Amino acid sequence: MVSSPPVTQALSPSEVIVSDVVGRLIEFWGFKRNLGRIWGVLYLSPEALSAEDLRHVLKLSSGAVSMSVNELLRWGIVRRVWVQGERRDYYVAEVQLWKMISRVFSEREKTEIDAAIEAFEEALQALDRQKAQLKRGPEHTRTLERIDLQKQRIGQLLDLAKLGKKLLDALLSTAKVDAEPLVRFLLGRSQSHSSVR
Amino acid sequence: MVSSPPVTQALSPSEVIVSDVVGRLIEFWGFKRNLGRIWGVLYLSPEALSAEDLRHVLKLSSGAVSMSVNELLRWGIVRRVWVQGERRDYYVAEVQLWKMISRVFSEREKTEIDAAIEAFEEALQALDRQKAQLKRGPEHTRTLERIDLQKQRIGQLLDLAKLGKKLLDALLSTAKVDAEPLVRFLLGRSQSHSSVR
DNA sequence: CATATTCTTCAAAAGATTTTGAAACATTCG
DNA sequence: CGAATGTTTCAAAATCTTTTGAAGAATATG
Repeated sequence: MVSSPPVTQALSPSEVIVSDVVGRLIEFWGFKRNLGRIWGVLYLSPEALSAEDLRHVLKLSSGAVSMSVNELLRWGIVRRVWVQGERRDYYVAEVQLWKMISRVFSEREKTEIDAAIEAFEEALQALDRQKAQLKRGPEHTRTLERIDLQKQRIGQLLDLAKLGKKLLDALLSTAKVDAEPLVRFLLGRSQSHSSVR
Repeated sequence: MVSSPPVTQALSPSEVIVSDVVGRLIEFWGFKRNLGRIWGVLYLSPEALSAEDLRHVLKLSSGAVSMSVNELLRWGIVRRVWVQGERRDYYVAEVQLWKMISRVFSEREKTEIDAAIEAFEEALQALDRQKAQLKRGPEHTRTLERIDLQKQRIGQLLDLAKLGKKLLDALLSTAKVDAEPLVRFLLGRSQSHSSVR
């Protein structure tokens, strides 16, 4: 059997815009640009697309497509689908934006923030140890002051990190149940094109 | 006059931890790591430090210090101070964390999000034009369906972006007046080391 | 089982970003 | 002014990231 021709021609203007913007946005959020571009193309496609389609449409190498798609799969941002009697794999974008975002947030940002919190706590402990050592000998006013200032400042960082964590948790648990509450709370009513789910 | 010796010895364990963590965090947020490290060292220092101090403490070249410090100044995250009778410039960290963050957010994330919103709106318009063109000739059910799907999906992206913008605005206006309200709303009460301002 | 097709891997190439350090510039002091 | 000290700039070097493409693994087909 001859390999089936790519489903896709070229991108329409809107498709180019969207995939590029999503590419940039996602790059801003610390992912590779092509992950965003691929997701964008899939998101706007009525049909599932094959790796080869993506390769043509976005002018990427086979390796790049394979690796990118797998990364997207790992993040649960794209799904693999089977197409009746086709040999190759096809892919579709996860379209539930909110679900997508919360998944990424809970893996990435949460990890990062937890690490920071731990580190700050460790730093505070280190300072306490230093302080304890110092007590035995006198005449260290200077150093003592320094230590106290640092404890205070690191304390602030710690508080901030905890605040971030709480905020994130609030967002995430919101996401789990249903997007609406917080959304509604923040938006007031604005004309929406369709509810964000 | 002989150049005054660097104020600083080596970093204490806590200082290393903090400057490294802040370095990583800030890198995660899309800045250069050294910006975070410099800020971290300044933040924990009771005295203002000179460029040379930073150079020694963090093992950076003079050029790197100069450029980094200037970038931090541009972001309003570090301030230059004059020290009585000293020739060189000295620097201190902005210690009002919340102020700092909101400044960065309102310049960076806001720009990015506004650009995305514009782009999505443009994409929607492009689709409308396409649709209008199509109307004149019949027999385009397929294409029409495609366009409508895309309008719907881009609409969701747009809504999401707008939601993000609102959230950001809420955070920022919160920041301007006083950190507490939204913070309190989200946090319930938690034990704090010192209020985050 | 031999072949055809698709997917994955990975070393090397390309590309992007960051850092260095020496030269140019600026400022202060005597 | 001229020397001394400090700062900025910027091309080149070093480093880090991403992409490529060919080789190999995996899987389906006849």
